Amino acid sequence: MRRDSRLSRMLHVLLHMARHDGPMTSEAIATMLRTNAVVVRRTMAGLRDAGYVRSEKGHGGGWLLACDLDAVTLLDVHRAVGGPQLFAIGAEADMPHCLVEKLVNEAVAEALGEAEALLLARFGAVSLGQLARDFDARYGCPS
Amino acid sequence: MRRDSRLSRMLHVLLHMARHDGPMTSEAIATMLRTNAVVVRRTMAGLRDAGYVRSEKGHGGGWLLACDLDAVTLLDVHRAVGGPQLFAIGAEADMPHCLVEKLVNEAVAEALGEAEALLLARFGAVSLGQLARDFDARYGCPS
DNA sequence: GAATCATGTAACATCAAATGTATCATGAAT
DNA sequence: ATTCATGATACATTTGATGTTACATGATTC
Repeated sequence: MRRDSRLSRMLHVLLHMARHDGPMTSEAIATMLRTNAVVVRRTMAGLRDAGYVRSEKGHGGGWLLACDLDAVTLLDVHRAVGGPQLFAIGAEADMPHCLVEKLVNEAVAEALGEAEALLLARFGAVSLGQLARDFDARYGCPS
Repeated sequence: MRRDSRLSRMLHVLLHMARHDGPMTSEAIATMLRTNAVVVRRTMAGLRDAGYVRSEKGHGGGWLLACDLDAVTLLDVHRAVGGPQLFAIGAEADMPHCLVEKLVNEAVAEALGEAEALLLARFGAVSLGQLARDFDARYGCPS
């Protein structure tokens, strides 16, 4: 499986939108992400459905922030892009015919579950607003 | 990407081998794992290189345990099968042209890093021997 | 020593999911 | 009416695990 970079990409876009006046076109965003405008629309559709951005057609159209950055966490964005599988490892299926397999799968799943809980908690503890402020603190804000 | 099940599969095999006298052929193991003998040889090659099992050719050949179950952890097995990528998500590459991208990637990587550390610690804290004893405790041992 | 059994290895096919691309429809601004 | 931008569909590409075929090698049995 290829590594899913939708979360990182969308965070990147959202922070740029926060520092940008007016709408950004899918083309402009695609250039930023070094990808394609269709990929951008496809991925941002999730953010739009979640109400974090909105899109406008026609002249002067594009994407606009539609949320309070402090109210949206990395976890929210993760879910908005589809909440994909976090782990690249794991048991095949959980219908083991064999008790040994069952026990092993459960042991692995338990460790994965703890790591997942920690990861989602970390994602849930960071808001876009905090990231934006981190950026300003580290690289200087124009004010 | 497809989910990597080598760790679970190898744990399954190793516990069976512990409860089994004499060598097990790749064919027998493949049947157990509902896969192919070549896949078994390919995957178990890592365990053999790590010294956890050995293989013998010819009549009466097959795979044999070659370790103390209490001395091998899930982490050891994970590494023996190649220590594959744990996460299915993450940033594209870490050569960001853009400072926003850099900050975002670092924020995501930090959370992933903590989850990875926890996961590897959990894997390192469980030995095959403990799994085997868990099995006996839960499903009854023949003694 | 010939047949058989089992592993070792190489080469290629399959699969799944993200990503990339082409195309056309739709709606808004000029 | 034209242009610009999104919306949506269909298909191609990529990547790595997994599946499969084929053949070589070594060990055992007869």
